[in-house]
Amino acid sequence: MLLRMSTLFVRTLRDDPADAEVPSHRLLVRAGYVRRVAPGIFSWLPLGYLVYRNIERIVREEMDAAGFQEVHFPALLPREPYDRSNRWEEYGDNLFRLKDRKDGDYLLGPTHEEMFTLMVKGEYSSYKDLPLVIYQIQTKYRDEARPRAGILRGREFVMKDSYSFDVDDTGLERSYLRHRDAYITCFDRLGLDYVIVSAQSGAMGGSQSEEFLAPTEYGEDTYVRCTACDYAANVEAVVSPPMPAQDASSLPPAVVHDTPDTPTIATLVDVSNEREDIRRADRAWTAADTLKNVVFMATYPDGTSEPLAVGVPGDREVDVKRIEAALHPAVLRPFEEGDFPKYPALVKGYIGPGALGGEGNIRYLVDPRVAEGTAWITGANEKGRHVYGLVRGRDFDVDGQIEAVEIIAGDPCPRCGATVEIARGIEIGHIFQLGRKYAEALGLTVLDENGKQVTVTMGSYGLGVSRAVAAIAEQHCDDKGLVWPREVAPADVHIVATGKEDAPFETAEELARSLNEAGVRVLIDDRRGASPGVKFKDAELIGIPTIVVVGKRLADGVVELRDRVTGESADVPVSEIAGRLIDLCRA
RNA sequence: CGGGGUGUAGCACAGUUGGUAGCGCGCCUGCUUUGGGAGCAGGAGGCCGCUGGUUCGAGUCCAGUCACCCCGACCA
Repeated sequence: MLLRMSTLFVRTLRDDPADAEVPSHRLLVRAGYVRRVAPGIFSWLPLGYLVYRNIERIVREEMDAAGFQEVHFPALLPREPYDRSNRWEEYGDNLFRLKDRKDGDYLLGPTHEEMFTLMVKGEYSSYKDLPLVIYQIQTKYRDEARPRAGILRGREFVMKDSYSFDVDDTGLERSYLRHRDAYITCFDRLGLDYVIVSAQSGAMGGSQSEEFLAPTEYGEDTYVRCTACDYAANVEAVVSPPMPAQDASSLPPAVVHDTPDTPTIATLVDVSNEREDIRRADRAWTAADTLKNVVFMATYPDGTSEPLAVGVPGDREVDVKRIEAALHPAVLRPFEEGDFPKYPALVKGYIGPGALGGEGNIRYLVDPRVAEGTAWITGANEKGRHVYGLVRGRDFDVDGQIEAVEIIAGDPCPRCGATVEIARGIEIGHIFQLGRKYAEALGLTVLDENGKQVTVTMGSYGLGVSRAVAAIAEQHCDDKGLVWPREVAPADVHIVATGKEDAPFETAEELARSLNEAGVRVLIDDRRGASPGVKFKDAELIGIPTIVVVGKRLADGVVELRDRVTGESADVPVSEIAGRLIDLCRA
């Protein structure tokens, strides 16, 4: 491959685009790799498409090497299969829906579980045919409420999605691990730094699920990692270490105080410390002494709903996503003003355990931090009144424990007890054991060795191909521009010819030709009019890993070999440069 | 969906009390220049997001509307 800057369809930008915030987006636009067409929808220019195709090729090679077989579905799909899995409804506004001329409903596939399931159903009917893994590399469509960060989160994107089909759980486990290994090989080859975190499988159902996250401050997934051991998990999946029950036998009895105008934790703490009759002798009250009770309306899949109260220490925030993960498939919404009249026991701002838990009352769950035997300041269920020293187990009971607080840096690691930190990452892969949800909905069964119909169990494995372009860019860039790992780079070598004489251009051309013949991918900057500064800046922005400058040093018989990653440069005799580069690119 | 912001040339931006639309980069022509985004001269390029209003006159003021960006909610 031999590209020429003189004719390459690219225009680099000197200024940062105003609408690009994250580095990958900014640089991919500036270096002329992609252009925005509509929110979350991008076009690929030649340089960008070269990188995209390299990544796609690597992914395909690794999937094939793992023994998975490639198929291809349409992106434009009929409604019917999605009705059967109920996802025509479940997917909500995120689904791109359209009508054909006969007013039939169609959609642009956001993911293809249904289609894969039906394809296997159409072909196979015996346990002898399994296990099977098939995959595709396909454009997906999701009408995201807010696309962002360039191609990191678009409404149109390319994903490699595979699906495994097994007769039993052992087989599913095996297929899952095959994918896990294949993803590890694949992401290593792509030059991505990543962590594998355990994750909730969310609305997809299923049990085991892990995400591959590429750590970067601009990632949109928050995860937790231990500062001591190698524990890492999605925040939804973090479990708090068990809190031992406290001995409450020596604690004073609970007292109710009038605490007017203290509807928030902050005002409650302030008032408690100001008042002579409430103030503590040994230390000041803090938010951590208070028990905050937050009420939600939980709706279950059968359509019924009920209020649900969650208790957390007052110095902590509740994390609705973690609660939902624990209550799946129920969904929560905050209690609204209009809900209060229906539950007169609940006094807004002064809700306490007295009105919660137990028979006939509102279901009451507490975070593990509200341990058995601990004492709290909390609402007395009357406007302007709080109760002090209310002890769990002595003065109130709960209906259960739930992971409810927002995990913050410094919380204990569930594995080793050291502290965790919060980090951000880009979800580049997600593998999970789906189970039988789709097979059941769509009737995918096979005959087992006893001639009995058994429902097939499935796994689903996604890898963002277009997103990987941005994730790699995010992890491989500096203040000058992009710095691609060799295998995904648009070329191996960027030859820059400078000067007004013909000699450097002729030498550069000759070098480009011989490299090209040797299978080295070359981009040559053969522009006669452009000044050396422009060419150097462009080379650094475009980010091909090796840069060769053929210029004024040619008079001494040498060219300059620059490493884009380290920034180091070395003079190399013209006679040796081709050999050096060929070795470098084959290494 | 809530909060904030922005719409003026391909890109990045300025535009005062309302008075014929500007700068830089990029692009075209010529000359000079050639190791870190060159210089000079001459050019091309605009539905000032859209609609309505006020006014002799609107990029500018008023009302409405649309779009886009950022933060949050949401996100198999």
